[in-house]
Amino acid sequence: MANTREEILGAAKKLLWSVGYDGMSPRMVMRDSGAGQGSLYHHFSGKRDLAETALKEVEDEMTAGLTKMFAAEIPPLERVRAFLCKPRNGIKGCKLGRFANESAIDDPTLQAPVMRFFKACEAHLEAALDEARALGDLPSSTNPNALAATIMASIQGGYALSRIHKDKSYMARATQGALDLINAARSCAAETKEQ
Amino acid sequence: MANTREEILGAAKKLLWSVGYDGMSPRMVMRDSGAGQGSLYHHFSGKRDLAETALKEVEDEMTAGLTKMFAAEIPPLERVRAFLCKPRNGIKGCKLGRFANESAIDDPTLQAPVMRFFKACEAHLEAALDEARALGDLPSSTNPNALAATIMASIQGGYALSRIHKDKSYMARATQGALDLINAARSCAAETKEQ
DNA sequence: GTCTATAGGGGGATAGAC
DNA sequence: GTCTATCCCCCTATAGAC
Repeated sequence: MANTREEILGAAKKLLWSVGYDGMSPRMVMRDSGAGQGSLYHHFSGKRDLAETALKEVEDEMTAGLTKMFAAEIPPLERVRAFLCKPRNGIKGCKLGRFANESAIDDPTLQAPVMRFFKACEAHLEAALDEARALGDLPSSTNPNALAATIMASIQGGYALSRIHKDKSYMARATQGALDLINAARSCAAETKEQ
Repeated sequence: MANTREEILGAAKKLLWSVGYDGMSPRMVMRDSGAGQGSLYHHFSGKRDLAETALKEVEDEMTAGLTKMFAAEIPPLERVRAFLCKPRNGIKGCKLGRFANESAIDDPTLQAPVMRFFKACEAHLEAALDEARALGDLPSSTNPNALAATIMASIQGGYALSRIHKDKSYMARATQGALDLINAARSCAAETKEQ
């Protein structure tokens, strides 16, 4: 089959999400994809190469979603809100964030796609926050760099807490609490603007 | 030696922190503790039992620190600030939070100590935030439950981001951004109080 | 309490046939 | 491209001597 390679990659992506890099074995990939050992090692040089290719695809898929969400036409604070409140399954965990505590993060080749995606998110957030501040939608004392990190952390922490407690509501509360604070800051800035 | 058991536990605690449950093997524990296989399996029924005992000790150590930090004499918002800004090595990661994406979190016995510690943190935070709101140090619209989740998430997310980027400044920025927002909310509440 | 020997199973990969 | 056979090593124990 010409699409054997894709079957293998698809299985690898699912496994990387559910059990991670250390937890994924070539055997599991063969079982889930239906491909044999010969095919796997024909299309990829090994587990590492397979994971690298899979992670790059995941990075591309997730980055594609970002560009739409942070379109310049949308008001800056609305972009931040949309990102923060995007539906996320806290219990399944983050497809890329889950590698934070795996051996893969110490391998520059596997770390790169993960790092790039997070950097891209932060850059979008920081730019939007900076714009919002310039428009007077946030207090002039706002630090867009730190706030972008806090927003990213609220989401990643939301995943962690949801998984630890096996309770998806943690993700909703963590992001809602962050949004509440941002809205409070916005109200404050609005009052100052009126004066 | 009478303290062989303690040596084994000490090595296990370090390994659980650095490589996690799945990454830790009885062999590594033997190597790092200097104990032999006979000793390990004499004192513990196996890897799982060893990890359970070690995790309970870590839970106790970390919970002990909490009680001092959240003493009732300290002003509520100051307790929150102290918890948020406590020095943390983002790159080493959280001793308990690192299990969010490991198989151990699906084992109720190993999950329990992790979950208990996080519940304890949240309870302390939520109580402090509730007090602060009652004192007028936070806007009456504040939701202590969601905000407590956001604070916990900022810290856990700070660990994740620091590890992903191999840059400890992420932890500092994530927690600083959260503190900034809380301080902004406090200022807002203070103005309302004056009027 | 601690030691060494042994064991079944999986991980990750290579070799060579088809 | 795909298959099967084979390899070495580590994982997690268990057994029984000392």
